Amino acid sequence: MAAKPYHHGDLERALLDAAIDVVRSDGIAALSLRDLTKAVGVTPSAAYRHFPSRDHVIAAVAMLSREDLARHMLAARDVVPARGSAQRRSVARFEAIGHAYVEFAIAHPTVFEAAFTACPVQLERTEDPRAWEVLTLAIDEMTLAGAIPASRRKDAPIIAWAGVHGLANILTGAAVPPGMEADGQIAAVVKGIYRSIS
Amino acid sequence: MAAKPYHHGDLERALLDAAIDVVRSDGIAALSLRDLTKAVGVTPSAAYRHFPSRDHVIAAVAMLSREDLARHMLAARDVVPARGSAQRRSVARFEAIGHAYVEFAIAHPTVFEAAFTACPVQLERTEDPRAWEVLTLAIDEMTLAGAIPASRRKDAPIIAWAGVHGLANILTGAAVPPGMEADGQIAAVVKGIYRSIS
DNA sequence: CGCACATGTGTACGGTGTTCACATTATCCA
DNA sequence: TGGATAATGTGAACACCGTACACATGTGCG
Repeated sequence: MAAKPYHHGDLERALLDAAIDVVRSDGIAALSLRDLTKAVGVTPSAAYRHFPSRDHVIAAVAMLSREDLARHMLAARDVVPARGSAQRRSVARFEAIGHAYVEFAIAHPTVFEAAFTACPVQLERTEDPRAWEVLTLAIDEMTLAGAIPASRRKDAPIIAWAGVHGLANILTGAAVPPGMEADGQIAAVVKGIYRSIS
Repeated sequence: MAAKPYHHGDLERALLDAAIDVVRSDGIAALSLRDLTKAVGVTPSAAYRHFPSRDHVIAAVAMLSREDLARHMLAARDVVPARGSAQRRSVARFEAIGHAYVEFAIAHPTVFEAAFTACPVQLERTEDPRAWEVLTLAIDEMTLAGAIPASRRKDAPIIAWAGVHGLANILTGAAVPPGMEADGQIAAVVKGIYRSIS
């Protein structure tokens, strides 16, 4: 019943939640340990009981953001209707994933930026959904369904990822090309990717 | 003859040169106004006579880095031999540009990062070589030479840029896909781009 | 109960961007 | 030519940041 117990309970989780809030509203660059700890109601030094440095909390929110993106891709894939041939359906699922990738970046640019920020510190991999695996899985589906030739299967993942990742970066970044709206470009790139691997 | 004249002469240029050095060796995140001014032999406040804020010098080196990239692309394009049909040559020039884009990013990752860093401040456009225009120019060449159908000309630039830009980001970033070496991936993506627009 | 351990506090240090009054030099006009 | 005026650099100060370290406080286990 003490309004402020000395021990917080789950400071690590609370700090990460606060960090995600900051990223959502002001971007990863605005993330400050002092702000985070103040928002949680704790002293700056307290954070160091859970993260060795600011870079480690950045790396943690980057990983959470990548999981967020991967979940969006999976959700978009699983929502495509089951009608049509297995071949057409595998392509529709693949294209849904590509659209979701870019649309996530447009809808949440700061989160997307945080997801692929160059983090000076590396976290050990966890077993979470990753964009790369979602993409390769969809490509395997297409290969099995006969939508793309087996000979292209090897290079397809990097081609696909480069396309959607590049478009997402371009559309959310400072260097937007002149005179085009996003929707048409997403469709153009996703269709282009499929054409180049089929 | 005074060893240290009160006025520097061209502080703006000197600061930008120092900034580029820092970016080359330690990346854009390590750029500090105090370091820059110290390297040039001047007081921190002096920088504010030439740049309104640190963000503006970051924006300036970003623009210089983009010009650097564009120059590399042009150089690679202009070095492809003139033999063969105009059609084959236009494709070779296009592919040389794509390779140069990604190879520049690999050779100078910190400069590439700086080039497309999300700068909180926007500079008015100058008339310098830009990657986007180099790419579209090469695509126009291919269209005229009959290497790609005119119907694909409209979507080709965004497809091409997304592909090389995405691959460059992936290969220089933290999220490298497992078990592949860069060279093969560059060739795969550039070939894939050409297939998707031809 | 008592002791070890985990967790949060307080204070301090060096570094940062930025501001502002002031000193110095260059430029241009009467 | 000389003196006002604008351009440029200085110095000290402010608020903020990440981080370290000694210390206080609570938790859980023998």
